[in-house]
Order: sequence, then C-alpha cells, then structure tokens
Amino acid sequence: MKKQLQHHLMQALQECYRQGLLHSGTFPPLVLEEPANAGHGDLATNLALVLAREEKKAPRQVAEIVLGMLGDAGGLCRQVEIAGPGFINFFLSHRSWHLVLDEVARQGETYGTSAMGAGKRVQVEFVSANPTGPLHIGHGRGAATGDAVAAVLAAAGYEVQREYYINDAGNQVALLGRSIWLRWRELNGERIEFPEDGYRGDYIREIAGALDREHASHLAPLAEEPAVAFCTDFGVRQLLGQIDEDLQKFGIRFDCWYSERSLYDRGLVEKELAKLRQRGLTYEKDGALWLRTTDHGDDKDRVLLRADGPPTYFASDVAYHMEKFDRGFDLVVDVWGADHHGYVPRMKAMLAGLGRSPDDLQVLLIQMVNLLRDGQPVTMGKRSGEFITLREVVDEVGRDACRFFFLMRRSDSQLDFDLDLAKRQSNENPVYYVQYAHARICSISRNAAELGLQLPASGQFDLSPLELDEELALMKLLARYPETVEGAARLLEPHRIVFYLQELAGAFHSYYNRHRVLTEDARLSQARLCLVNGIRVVLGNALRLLGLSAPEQMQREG
RNA sequence: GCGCCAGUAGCUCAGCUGGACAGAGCAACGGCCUUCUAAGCCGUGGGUCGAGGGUUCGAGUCCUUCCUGGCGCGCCA
Repeated sequence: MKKQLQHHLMQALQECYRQGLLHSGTFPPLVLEEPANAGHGDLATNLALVLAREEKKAPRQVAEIVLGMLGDAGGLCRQVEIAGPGFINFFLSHRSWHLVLDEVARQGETYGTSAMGAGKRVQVEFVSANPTGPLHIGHGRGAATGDAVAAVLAAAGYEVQREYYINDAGNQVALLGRSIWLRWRELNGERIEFPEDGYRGDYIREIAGALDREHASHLAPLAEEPAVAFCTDFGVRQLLGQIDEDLQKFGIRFDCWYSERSLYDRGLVEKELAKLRQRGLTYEKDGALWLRTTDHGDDKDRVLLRADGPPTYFASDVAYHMEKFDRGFDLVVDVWGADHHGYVPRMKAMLAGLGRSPDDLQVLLIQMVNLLRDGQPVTMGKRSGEFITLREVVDEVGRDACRFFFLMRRSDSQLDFDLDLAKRQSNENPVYYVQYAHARICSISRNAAELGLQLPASGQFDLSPLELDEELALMKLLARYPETVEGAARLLEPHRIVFYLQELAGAFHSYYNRHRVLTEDARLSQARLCLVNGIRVVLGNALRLLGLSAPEQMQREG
C-alpha cells in the first residue's frame, strides 16, 4: 500500500520537474509514515518540508504544487490534505485497505517475505559455545536471537546459512580433557588433587563415567599426554552431542558445525596469515607477529603469533573470518556475548585492512539474562560450576515461552526473565496472549464451518461490509507486516516482530470482544471471516518466523 | 585512565536510519462471562525522555560536556 502511494508520489514529483514547477530534479528519499494521530490520515509525508529549502518556497506552497499533480493517486486516496507546517496527509480509501486482505489470502504463508536480499548470501554464526559444558541460559538467548535473525533474513530474500563455530582447539578444551582424565583416575581409585581452574561441574564426572564404560581398556595404558588428548576428544564429542540435543529441543538446527581445529589441520591459519603478511598488514616486534589493526580504528595492534611461536586465539579467529568471506558470503553476522564487545573493532579493522567494507561483518551483542523467581534474582555462580542450563529452563517454562521471552527485548539490552510469568497461563503472559489470538481465530473458523460458512476464494471477497474503524485499523496492521519483517532484517532486530505480534494480537482481541464475526448477516459474516483469516495467517507467519508454534487451540495444562 | 553500551511512567522496556500533543506490558484501582474459548475485553490514574549547552522549521532520536550504572581494555580462549 505504502509502496504504491510512494510510486505515485515519485511520478508526480518527476512530472512537476518536467513541467518546470519544481527546480530540482533530484529528490530526497521519500519518507511515508503512519502518523501517530489518526486525525492526520493513514499515511503522511514530510517531503514538502524537506524540499522547501532547495525550492526556496514555503513548504505549504511546495505541497500544493505536488498535490496538484498527484490527484487522488489513481483512486488510492479518498482525501489528501496539507497540514501543520507542510505535512501532506493521505486518507486512503476503504477499497485500498481491502486489497490488503486479498493479498494476504493470495500469498498465504509467503505473505511477509520479500526480495530485499535477493541474490545475497548471508552467514549467521551463533551460539558457538565452547564445548566444555552444557549450554546455559545466556547461550539460549543467543540461540533464539541468532535463529530468529537468520529466519528474518531468509524471509527478506537472503540466502542464509546458520553456523556453529566449535572452539575445539586451545587451552579450554585441553583443560576439559585434563579435568575428565583426572575424574576418570579418581573413579579408578586414585586420589588426585583437582586443579583450581579445572572444570568442576558434575557433568565432568558423568563424562568420565561414560568414558570408563566405553573406553577403559584403551585409556588405561596410555601415557598422560595421549590420555588427556583422548579425553579431550571424547569430552568434546559428548558435550557437542548434548549441545546439539539441547538446541534441537529448542527448535534450532545448524547448517554447518565448523571446527576450529580443522582450520589448523587444513593449514588455513597459516594460509590466511600468509595473505595478511603479503599485503603488508603485519610486522614483527619483540619476537611476535602483529596485525596493524590501528590503521583502521583499533586502540592497539594485535598479536597474531606469540613470541614463543604459537598463534593466538585472535589469529585463528582472523583466519576463520577470512575463510568465511572466502566462502563467498556477502554478509557475515556474528552473535556474541556482550562481554566480547571489545573484539569488534579489531575484527572490523582486519576486514578494512583487506579492503573489504567493515559493514560486511555485523556483530550482534547479546546482553545478560537475569533469571527471576518470585521476583528475586536466581544467582548463578560459574565458578562453582553451578549455573542454570538452557535445558532446565526449557523444561520448566516450555520452548515457546522461552524463545518468546528471549526475543522480547532488543538484544543489546539486559533481559529480566521472570520464570513465574513465563509459566503463567493468563493474559499477563505475552506468549499465550499472542498464541491465544491465533487459536481463537481457528476456533471461529471451525464454528463458521459448522454453520456452513465458507471462506470465499481469494479475489472473490466482498469486503465492502468492512468499514468499522477497528476493521480498517486491523487491515492497516496487516499491511504493515511486510515492512516490519524488512525492517527487522535490515536492522537485524527480531524483537520488532515480537512487538508487532503483541500489537496485532491486542488489536484482534479487542475487536473480538466488541464485535461478533459470525452474525445473522451472512454477507457481513463472510467479510469478517476474511478479515480474521487474514489476521490468522499473519499471526501464524510471524510466530513461525520466530520459531514459535501457532496453536489451533489452546490446551490448558494441569 | 581509555573505549563500548545503556539511563524514557512505581517496575520491565518499545519508540521504525529527526517529524506533528511521548507509547506498551506489568503493578494499582473500578467494571464485563444466558452471545464465535474470560489463556479475553473495557475504563482510571501515572513521565521536566539522567543534567546542561548546541545543530535544525522540528530533537527521546544528531553533536558536545558532565553525572550514574553495566561491560571491556593479555604474546588467555
């Protein structure tokens, strides 16, 4: 709807220019928005105010000229007015809103998708938790966000790959292996002193137990070094298996699990470092190899190869990201914990050094999750090895509530996760609120079917009975859905979909309580059925986009 | 000390790449189930948008200074 009006406006502007009514042939991007105040029409533009300076005319005068050319925009508008300092307000005809319902019905599950990112490949890398323990609640937020961002991008026409980067090289997993090995020896009657920095969680003992059952005879004769290596491999495999299981239970699947170790095994770290050297982006100092990240805004240059030889974590991360772009992605999105924000400048500097736009890498920072129970924070001590796992929360509040809550806020602001609220089955719980709206409409459809009322085929709707303000407002909301998805994709902000869902559900519930869909008047009933069906389709599309279910009926538990 | 992010109603937060009188949910209070699911709806009260200055026809939104909170500043990963 907005796009059609935009199109008409642009033509009017160009025609004004051609006829010499306007001096400038280049126009600023047309901004059309929905005024907060209904008295200001359905859509409004500030273009006259923006053009006024260049044209050296009063804004209202510019508006008059443009409007003279626009007319009623091919029947879209029932009224156009100039208001305030020079805003142009458009009042759209009912018919133009009715067209939205046609479109929703015609497009069905694809309503809301667009070709915005057509032909572009994006990779979204998320979770990427070290395989040294189970996923905790913070990983869950990253998982929900990354998955939703990927989905939103896909809906906007991008070709999307979901990737999990496995940190299976380096000290952390080595420490995991050592921890398992020590617990295994303990299991076999040895008295050992467990290191201060070892992994202390009970799950280490469980893994040691599994190791003992399956590989005791293999492990027993090994010397320390190969034994620890064996434990590392075994532990990583076990934990990755659990992580994958947890994620699947959470409704998330990755297209690619990418191993850090494989970077080394394939010589990619060396290869990519050689490229950096070749381009003169590195230098040696104090026996170490440095990357000149300060050339592109970083605070200090960063070490790639330590003086004693081995590459830093940064080196493998650089190689990893270079390799991502080697794979041909136009855009790479990383989802990180907010505590890693300090690493963003150096990664972008690396890209800039290679002559790529730093914007080709977008890093989403995920802020902390504070779990609340009975209004009190649930304390988590990572040191003691005791933390709330994602699995526990999903088991307690359910997958939908969990995902919804994670997506309710923009990712870079802290999130209070109220466990009691997430479980509550009432209108206070926004998850059920939205899902209930969907289920309610399904229920209406079932009743309609029993009454013998059928939804007419798309294009054959008689929607003229829909003329209540609330009905028009609902259609406007439906019209806004595709823009909402595009905005969420452009800004990588899936929470916009959540807010949209709440708004649409709210508008529907309110309408439902005030007006009956199924009435004595068959023509009216049928039109309203078309309306609520459109709402159902959009609610369903948006819910599924976020990885949430769209229930056809609500089932009370307990 | 430097850097990043935040500071909007009692609480938790939106505010769409500056726009027309600042929004939602929760909490509080008062109503609504002979009618398509009350997991719902309606109504009421509540804010100097952290503070000062600046840019603009127009600032919660941009610039600057200060205050407060969180996080980060390894040849760790």
